[in-house]
Amino acid sequence: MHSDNEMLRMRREKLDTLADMNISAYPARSARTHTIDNLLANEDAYIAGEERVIIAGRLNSKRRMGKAGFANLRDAGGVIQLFIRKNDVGNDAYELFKLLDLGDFVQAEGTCFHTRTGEYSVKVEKLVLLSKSLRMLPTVKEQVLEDGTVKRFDEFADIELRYRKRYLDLLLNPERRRTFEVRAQFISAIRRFLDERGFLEVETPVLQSLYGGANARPFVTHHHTLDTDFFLRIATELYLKRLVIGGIERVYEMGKNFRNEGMDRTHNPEFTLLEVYQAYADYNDIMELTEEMIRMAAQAIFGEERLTFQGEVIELAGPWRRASMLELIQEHAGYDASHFDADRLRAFYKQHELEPPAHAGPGKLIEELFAHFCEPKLVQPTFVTDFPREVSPLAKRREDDDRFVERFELYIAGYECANAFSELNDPIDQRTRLEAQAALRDLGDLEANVVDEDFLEAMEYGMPPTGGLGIGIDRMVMLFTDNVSIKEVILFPQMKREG
RNA sequence: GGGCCUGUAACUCAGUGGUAGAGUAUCUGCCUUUUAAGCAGAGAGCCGAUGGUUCGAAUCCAUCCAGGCUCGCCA
Repeated sequence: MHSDNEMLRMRREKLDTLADMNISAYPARSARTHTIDNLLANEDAYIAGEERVIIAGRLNSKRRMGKAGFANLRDAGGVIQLFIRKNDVGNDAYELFKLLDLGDFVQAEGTCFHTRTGEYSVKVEKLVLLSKSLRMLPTVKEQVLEDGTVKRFDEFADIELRYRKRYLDLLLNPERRRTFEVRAQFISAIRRFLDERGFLEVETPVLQSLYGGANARPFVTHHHTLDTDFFLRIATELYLKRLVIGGIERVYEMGKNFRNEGMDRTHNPEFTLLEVYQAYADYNDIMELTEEMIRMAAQAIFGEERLTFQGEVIELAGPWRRASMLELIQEHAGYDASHFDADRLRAFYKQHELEPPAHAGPGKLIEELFAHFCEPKLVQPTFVTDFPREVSPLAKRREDDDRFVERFELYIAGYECANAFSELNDPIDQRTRLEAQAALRDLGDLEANVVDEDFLEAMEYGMPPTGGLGIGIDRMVMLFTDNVSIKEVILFPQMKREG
């Protein structure tokens, strides 16, 4: 009887056996002197020096033959083989070795040597149990092929299990850790870049009594003492602008935002967003900042200004292309939308058998055309400029043509990576635009902005001309790690409750 | 939300109406330089869930749950 429950029972019985042998299954201390990557990196020295080493880690595989055996031990830095002979370790330790299961943490003391077949190993003289594993790890065997690549058998590959039990994913697919290392490196490169340029990192409220700064439905939660509902922020924008008004000329926040929308390959309900504001800058300055920042991150992580995504080489060396939305629609749809006539735009939709969005004016219709015809084509980094004012309630209008605003989005590999504008700082215009959004809301657009009187009041005190930027960190990490699913770059992505 | 696909042992998967299978893992025995160790044997499953059709269902039908791809929605 070796069902799942029986497995657990058998391992619990081993705990009793260990107790009878006076062996603690969960000792408080270990005495590691060397990490495995250290041993691997200095093979010749350890073999020649016959130095005693104490390593610790998780038992990865075990091959026992009568009165001797081999096992693989893994710690954070690598795997090394242990060789254990009854003659060397004594009867009790060898009995312990026989009781060990895959997944147990052990400490091994001994010297390094080469086996008969030439494998670099530790000849164990002392073996200590550090922590007993009660649950059987999935079986993954590896074979190192002649060309050095590792062939894996019965890989732990079930996507759902990998996300729900990420610890097993990291343990059984150790190369997965690289994704999260790159994520950390990317974030720290961005911080370094902004800090060096005098930007102040701040933290603003996650719980807000009004939400704004983006078009999205919020999560709602309840504060019991105040008996009030709060919204989880959908953007940090309105608070960061208050700080610019308060005299912090360069400010940024990198943090979780929450949007109550659909989940798919590129959307997780909670995601990490960077927002940056720079007083006395406009969207052209922000384009330069963005370009330098991303290029610098690539340099820090890859040592070169390019990356490969889904087989496409993305060239990050500048300057990146800048093209207006209308220009790109002309280029990819062969259509001149500069007339801004909603009826003619709808006719073009019909001609291409596309459904125009509800409640849409010409600006929205143009933006949707862009999304449909152009976004997937923008593989190399491209700043898309001159968005219709109608779809940009927080951006400053262009002085030469007020149908447009001073705004850009950055596209790389068909993904929207950044959104930025010369921020609106005219409080009267801002009120008009927020009220227009509120009107859309009354028409049933649940993602339209609400009017934030406190924010408007702050702006009435005066806000300098300011350039602002938002970057979806998760999507950038997808690019940098060659992943097409946001779930691969978030350690614990949102999943439905198991039914 | 629509379409397509998937769900069988701890892992990876066969099995399309007639007694639930394989390899690995596990357990027992042998084996003191193995390496996807080997040899011999054993155990292990509510076939995602619930209903239905049938003498009989992992298999056919319906509904539901979970996941993937895709379309729509979505800064």
